[in-house]
Amino acid sequence: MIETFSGWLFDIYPNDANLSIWLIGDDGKRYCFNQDFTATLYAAGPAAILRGLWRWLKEQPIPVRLARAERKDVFNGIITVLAVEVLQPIKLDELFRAMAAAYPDLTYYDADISIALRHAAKYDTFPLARCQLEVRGEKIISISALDTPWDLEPEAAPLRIMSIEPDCDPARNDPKAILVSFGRASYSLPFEKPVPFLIGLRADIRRYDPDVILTSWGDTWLLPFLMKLSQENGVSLPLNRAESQTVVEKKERTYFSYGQIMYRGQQVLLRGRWHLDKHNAMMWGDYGLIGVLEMARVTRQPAQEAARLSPGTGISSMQFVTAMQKEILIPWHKGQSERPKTTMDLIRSDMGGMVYQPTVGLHRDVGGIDFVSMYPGIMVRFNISPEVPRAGTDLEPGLGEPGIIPMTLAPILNKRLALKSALLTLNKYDCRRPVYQALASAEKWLLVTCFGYLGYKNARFGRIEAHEAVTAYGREALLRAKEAAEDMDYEILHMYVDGLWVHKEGCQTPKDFEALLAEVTNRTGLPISMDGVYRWVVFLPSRVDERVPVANRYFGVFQSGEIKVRGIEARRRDTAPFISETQMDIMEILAKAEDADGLKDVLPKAQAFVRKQMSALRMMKVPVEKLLVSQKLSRELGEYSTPSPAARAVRQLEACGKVVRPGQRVRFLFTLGKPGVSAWDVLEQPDTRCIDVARYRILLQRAVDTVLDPIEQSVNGGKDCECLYLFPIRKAETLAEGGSQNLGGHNVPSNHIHYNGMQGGER
DNA sequence: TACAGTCGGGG
DNA sequence: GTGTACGACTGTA
Repeated sequence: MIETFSGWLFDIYPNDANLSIWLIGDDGKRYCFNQDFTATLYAAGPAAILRGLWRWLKEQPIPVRLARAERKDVFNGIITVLAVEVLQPIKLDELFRAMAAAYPDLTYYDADISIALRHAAKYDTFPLARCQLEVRGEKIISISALDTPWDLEPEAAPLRIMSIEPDCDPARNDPKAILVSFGRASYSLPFEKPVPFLIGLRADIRRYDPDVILTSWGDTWLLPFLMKLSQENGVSLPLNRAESQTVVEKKERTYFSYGQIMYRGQQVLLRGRWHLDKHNAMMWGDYGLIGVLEMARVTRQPAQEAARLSPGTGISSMQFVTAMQKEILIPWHKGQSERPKTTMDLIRSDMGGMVYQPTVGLHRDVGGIDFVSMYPGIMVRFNISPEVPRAGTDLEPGLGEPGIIPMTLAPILNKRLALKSALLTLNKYDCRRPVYQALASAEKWLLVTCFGYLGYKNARFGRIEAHEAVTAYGREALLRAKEAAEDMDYEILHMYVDGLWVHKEGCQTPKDFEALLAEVTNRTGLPISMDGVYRWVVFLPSRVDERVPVANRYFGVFQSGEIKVRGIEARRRDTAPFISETQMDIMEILAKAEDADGLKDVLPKAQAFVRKQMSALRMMKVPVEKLLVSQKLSRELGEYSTPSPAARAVRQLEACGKVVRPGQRVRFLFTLGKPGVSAWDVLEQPDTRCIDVARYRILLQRAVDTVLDPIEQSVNGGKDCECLYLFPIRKAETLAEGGSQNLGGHNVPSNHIHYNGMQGGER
């Protein structure tokens, strides 16, 4: 007998025979079905070796179906491959490892793609997709998704969330109890007596049966602790909803990404439930649970993974799904190797000549305008993808069908644009506003990463020519925007990669820049938007040599009163909160001025506030946590030639048995005497008398000066800016020769919002 | 003063 | 998802 179910797809993982599929039914019940599923990988190489592999596979205990097939390789076109269909998905990794070891010279494809992504590619499913299932017994006969990741307001799944956290930070203290809350219940469970504690917790998990276990430090401390306690006392805990499955523990890792060292703590993954650790989720801080769910939907990564996605994984996952659906092979090791570069490196070096030196000082009547997702927009608009042949010049679209990259990006871009325009129509207090903002931020993050991957040697779908085509058009677009602005009598104050700051006397509302935006879009074919109109903005000079402007240190206030800050102390994560908060508060006071002329009236207030903060510091009336500095450990302790303050703090931690891995942050105070720092995570009661107040005063003064010096000079000088200098600042020449083969007459059709008519979710 | 270590940026 | 840019700035010797 066949039954039909509908609901939200919750979890997919391989079991011993096939796949386990969890569904949150429309009737509120949680179902676990299974589904037959096979996973195919491909091998290419000399026919003789492939025949050897064929015979070898036939002798293996893992059942496979073998076939010859024709598939498209991104770099070599259509090739003949041996398709190896593994009938038990759980055996895929084991078989592939053995195969690659026995036949190391073959080229392998689709070998290391997770089962979840394969399922997504085959059935167009994703976490929390609305699904319809036909089921016989417990076996799924058919499954189809009823919605797509691109809907702005998906029907929310009725997730049951249980929050569990220790009563203190386990890095600093020994927790004595856990705080549990779910539904309306909220209480503390001491674990002094483990057996009653475990029995109580078990009863609650069984009773409430949460879908999501939301923890603080659950990956690094709480769940490992609970599992150990459970084992030692012989009291089982149903952390997994599928109690026969084992909890998956992933080890910590330190790795490089985007030129930075990164650390990912160990992870504890559940089956049939999700474990989400607030303190170990990369996306968590910025976007919250909504962001995690959005990441899961669009990247099609299981929610527990999506919460901890590292840069590149999300966009790579999406590319893989597109490639599988288009039957394009996914290389196991990327075929080409290029000189290593990273995203911003490429933006910087390729755009090197492009960045204007800003005109230092205070400016009024300034419009800040940005291309919207410039590089992704270019990739979609000009069909730039590793497998798509380029036309004659970089400024023409690639030839033929849309490639993997544009196909992957177009729906994200369209969704982001749709969210942005929806946001414009929502009033200030609409409850959808924060949701849409979280979604737009999540999409933005994916888009930002994608461009870097095109020029990144280890990306499977990277290709340097494609990357160069993108930057070439980026330069061209910025140049055209500059020309449009100058033709319309705006003064260019600054340009940076994909944004411009333009000034014209009396231009004080977005309307005053509308014609310019339209003209730029018209000339470039790329959507451009108003970041905002500034009441005033200050571009800062270099601290080392104040005659030199720096591209990326500025602050200002929009007409709305909103403050925009880049590059200065308040933006840095190694600035003590007391310092950044004071700097921001000063700007809040300055933002009370209606316009630049009003600054002279608020300046005394700002100065009085500074005196107040200085005296608070002198008297140590500042909460000690506000003086904490947090820095990332960049290497192993032994590798420091002159140990940084952070390294010296870590030395103290190690002395009491605590380990800090490269990529992890360490918190410390500046203290008197040697070694000048005091690690926060070893302190019981910090002694405020030891704090190096003088040092904090210097830091504070510095941050104050960054903001107030230019304002004071401008107010005292009466004029706007150039008064700082004895001679005029030379604006750097834009565009090094050769950067653009100027295709003067080349006409770009205008396309404001939609990209090549490609809509998300339509196939 | 020279050199070593850390950060932002993208949005 | 797995390899390290660049320039600005700060801290240390």
